[in-house]
Amino acid sequence: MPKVGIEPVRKQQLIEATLKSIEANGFQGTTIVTISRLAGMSSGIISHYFGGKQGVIEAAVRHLLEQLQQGLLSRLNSRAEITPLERLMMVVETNFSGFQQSSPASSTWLSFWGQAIHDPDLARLQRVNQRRLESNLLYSFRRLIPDLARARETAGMTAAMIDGMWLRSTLSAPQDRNFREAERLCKEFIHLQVERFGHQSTGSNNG
Amino acid sequence: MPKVGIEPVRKQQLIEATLKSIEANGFQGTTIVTISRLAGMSSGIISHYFGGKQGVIEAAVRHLLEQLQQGLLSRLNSRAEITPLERLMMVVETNFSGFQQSSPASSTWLSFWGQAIHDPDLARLQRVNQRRLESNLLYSFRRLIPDLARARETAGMTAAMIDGMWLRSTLSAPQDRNFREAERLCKEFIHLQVERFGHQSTGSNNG
Amino acid sequence: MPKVGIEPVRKQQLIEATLKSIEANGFQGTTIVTISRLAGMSSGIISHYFGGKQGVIEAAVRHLLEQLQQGLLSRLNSRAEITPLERLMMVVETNFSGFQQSSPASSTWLSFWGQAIHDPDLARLQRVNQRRLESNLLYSFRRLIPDLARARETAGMTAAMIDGMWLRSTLSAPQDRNFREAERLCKEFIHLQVERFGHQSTGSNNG
Amino acid sequence: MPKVGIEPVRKQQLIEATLKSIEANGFQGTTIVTISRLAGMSSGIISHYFGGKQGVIEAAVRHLLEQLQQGLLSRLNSRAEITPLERLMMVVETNFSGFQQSSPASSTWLSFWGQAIHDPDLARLQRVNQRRLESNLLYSFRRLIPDLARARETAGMTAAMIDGMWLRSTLSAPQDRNFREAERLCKEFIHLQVERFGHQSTGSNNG
DNA sequence: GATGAATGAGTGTTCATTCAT
DNA sequence: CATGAATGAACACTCATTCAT
Repeated sequence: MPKVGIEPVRKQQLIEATLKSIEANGFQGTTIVTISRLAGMSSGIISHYFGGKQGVIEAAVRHLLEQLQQGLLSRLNSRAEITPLERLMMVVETNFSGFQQSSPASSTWLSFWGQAIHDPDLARLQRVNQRRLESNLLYSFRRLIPDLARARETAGMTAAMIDGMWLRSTLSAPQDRNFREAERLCKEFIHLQVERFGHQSTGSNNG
Repeated sequence: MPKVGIEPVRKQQLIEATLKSIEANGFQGTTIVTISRLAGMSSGIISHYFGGKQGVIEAAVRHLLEQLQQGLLSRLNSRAEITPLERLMMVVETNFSGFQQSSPASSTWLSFWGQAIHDPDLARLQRVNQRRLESNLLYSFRRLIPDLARARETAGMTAAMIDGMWLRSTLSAPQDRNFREAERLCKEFIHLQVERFGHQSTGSNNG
Repeated sequence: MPKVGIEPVRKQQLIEATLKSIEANGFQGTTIVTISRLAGMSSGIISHYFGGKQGVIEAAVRHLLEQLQQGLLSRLNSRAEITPLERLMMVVETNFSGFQQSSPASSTWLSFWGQAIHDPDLARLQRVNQRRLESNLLYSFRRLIPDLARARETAGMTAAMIDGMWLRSTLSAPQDRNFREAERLCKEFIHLQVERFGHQSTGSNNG
Repeated sequence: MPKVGIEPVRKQQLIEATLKSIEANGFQGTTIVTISRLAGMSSGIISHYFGGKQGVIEAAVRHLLEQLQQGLLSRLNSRAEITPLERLMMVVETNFSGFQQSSPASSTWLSFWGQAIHDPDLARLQRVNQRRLESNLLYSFRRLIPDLARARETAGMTAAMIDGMWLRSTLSAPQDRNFREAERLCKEFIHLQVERFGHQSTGSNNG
């Protein structure tokens, strides 16, 4: 039994090579050869570890989704006490930081989404991700906005604004500056909504 | 002159066949054969008229973008006098109506966007579209919100929310109901912003 | 519409190239490339005309079976009046002549049979061929041997002897001399059976 | 000496696994992995013991041929005194029993034969087997049929009928009933020939 | 000895493009 | 002009073989 425990390492290397290849060559331009070459391995290794091209791609998506979730969890654990508003800020930051840090991910996400439409497995992963964001937002908004229907609406609007900001930033010019501005606007939207519909809201508040 | 002017007709038929094929078979499943068969023509005609597969796809995107613009123009021309707020509603309606009417377009857009990242020609078209939406929104918001910076921010937020709502609706379950709810929330957001930052705004305004 | 009527010609050329390739390289060694190269065409042409490798192989088998049947028919039509015994000789001659004339076929048949075991489509064709031979033999034997059960048995024995002789000749050394000797022994067997069990049989007959 | 003598055991297990795999997956579907997995060993062991896939397959053929020979020997040894006619019956029984008992062998043989045409090593084994059967038959027929040429002819016919019957039974429907009927007809053929050309033959002999 | 992870040449198939008709 | 037959490079995937352990 040679090289015990090397399997997870190589799988991880292949997943990263997959993300790099999609970043560099796009979804259509990503082949088993481009992935394996980036990983410095043979082409057969992908079928060996992931059963096929589809397998490694799904694993890569799952990896991105897990990274996103872990990013939020580590933020939440970084502080002892967190107000609902702080928590909302962290959700926003997580969703944008993921793309600032590992810039490849930015366009990769969009490639995945484009693919998800006609690929049921990817679509399922995508829907899980959507529901998770919305439920994360709603959890905090319910503590800030007494009217449940309004809290729901706001959660939906915020989720849309996060995705829309991210989408427009990615498509127009995926630069760091754009993402930071996008993050700022999302946070501002949340503040505006909480001021307007939150518990102690007295109405006007020129933030 | 028996065949004069037949070229634009055939090109249009091929563009429509391209959209139909992407709707039916997805981006990856769309080939020169699926397009030409849907158009009832030979496969060679695509290279003949559009130079290749890439060409007909770009033409199809251009067609979708023009449809979007024409949709807004015809709405604006339908009424003699239009307030800035009404105009904003029309912009929102236009962006969602395009997808309600011809449902195929919904997922087709996303396919194009996914493709656009690594296709400079598509990306350029996409950026033109983005700027047009934002500038359309800003044109109206400037007439409603005196603070220019605030008007810009609001235009950006609105554009993001439109795209984000559309994106989430398309990915989760492209049903008519979702799109109508998405449209409603976008309009609500605009109302909230105008109430908050508009000319006559005295600050608080409880719905 | 270029080159009208060229399709059947090219299909026939590909079928012959398939038989040549199986003769030369065996069943396992026959690939789309070996076939198309022998036919002087591109590799894609096989999928174009036959849907795939499986398709061209089945077409080749069908071609061999048809050749066999046509061989018998042309022999039967070559004479105005044919006695049942003459007809039996013709059946035997047909089954051996096919392999003398186009020597490649000899080992090709065996390759097909080996393949037929795990390929339902080939197996079906093979069974049709078997039944045809046996029914051809029985048709004549019934006119020569009054006892129906005996006629059936003899038809079965003759079919087995034809196949067995052919099989052993092919495997041992596919030379013309072997096939002619095999043919002679099959004919002799028929004569012996008819002498023994035929209508006017008085018993001994040193043919 | 803990591992001395383990090699022949493992080789035998691999040979049996090879036969099982061919029975289950066909010749084409049999790979080094299917064989080694059935044997509960690693894939590398086959190259280790047999030099490669080709090696284990040849060993499997040799095993089948030896089984056939051993089958006849054990039958011959089961009785003290055996008449030439009894011996012929035993030869027939041996050739069919091998396939009734271990039904897998039936289709496996044909796969081997199909392969043998383009594999010199397999072909040589096959020819040895053929000659052995014919010589076995001739040995007995010479004691029953005084005319040597006639005895030779009859041996050849019998060998062909055995192979032909087996071939047709295997291809049409490898059921036990078919093999028993095939065996019966071969025996009947021998009786007919001996009656007709045997020592005491006075010519006619109505069953 | 024995393993099985890794390789990479080879497979059947797809499909954008070309071009003789 | 328009066709669609033909091409052949590119694809995902298979699998006998190798070799470090």
